Amino acid sequence: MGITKTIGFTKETNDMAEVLKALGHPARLAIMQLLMKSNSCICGDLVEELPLAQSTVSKHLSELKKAGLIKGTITGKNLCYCIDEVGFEKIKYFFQNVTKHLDKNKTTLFQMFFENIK
Amino acid sequence: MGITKTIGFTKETNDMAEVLKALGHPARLAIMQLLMKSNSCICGDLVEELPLAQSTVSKHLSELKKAGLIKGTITGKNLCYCIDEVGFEKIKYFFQNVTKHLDKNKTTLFQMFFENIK
DNA sequence: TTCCCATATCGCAATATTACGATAATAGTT
DNA sequence: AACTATTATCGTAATATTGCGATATGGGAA
Repeated sequence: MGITKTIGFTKETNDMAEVLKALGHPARLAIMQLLMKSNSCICGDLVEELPLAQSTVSKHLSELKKAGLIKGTITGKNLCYCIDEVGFEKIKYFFQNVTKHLDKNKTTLFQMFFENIK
Repeated sequence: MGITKTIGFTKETNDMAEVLKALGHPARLAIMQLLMKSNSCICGDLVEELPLAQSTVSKHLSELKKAGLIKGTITGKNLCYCIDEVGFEKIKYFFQNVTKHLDKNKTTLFQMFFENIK
């Protein structure tokens, strides 16, 4: 088949899966990391930083945009990309559940993890 | 092509992407949520909870195992699955970076997100 | 307008993913 | 040993994903 079943799962689960799937690719993750490193938006030099053709980078950017993880705005002559909060909103619920699970099970490794988060 | 390029990215990025990719499917996400909800390991009734054939569930379980997100142990006569910390260890770095980014940019939505985490 | 630059889209080929039924393998039970 | 229940694997068909080159598109600059 190749088609992902979505019926029988909650909307939250499906939405969340979509965001995580968007993050689940080295190039897209690298893009997110580059956007995080730079204070302001990155304007186009992403192609130079990544080991991929321009058309491929462009496609990955549009997928991140579709998932609500980044925003692209035109400022004068440059197109600028920066992180969008919408996508992260979606996975909030999942990580809340992770936390609950940890609280119940007191897994130290996990707690270390969240300590680092803050 | 269909093949994901990994050369040119750091090992951390590639590892992380693999874990996030494993989570980026409704069925696998639902499995993780079911495992989190139950205090102990879930023993086999996963197939009944999911709208998928037994063979499909089994494959998803093996992919989660491969990603280090779950562990399967044989206890007496039943095979029990529970959450493994290894996978989450891998995405720790990514979320640390998210935090740094937030600290710098003071995005309130994001901060709400991490408040909920604790 | 014409040229140039940056980005997006198209078309394609190769490969991966998803799902299912059928079958195997494994372990406990009778 | 034979039977049963549970989980894994195989074979498969359909579809999705990835990546690239080529081409289009849109906005400044000349």
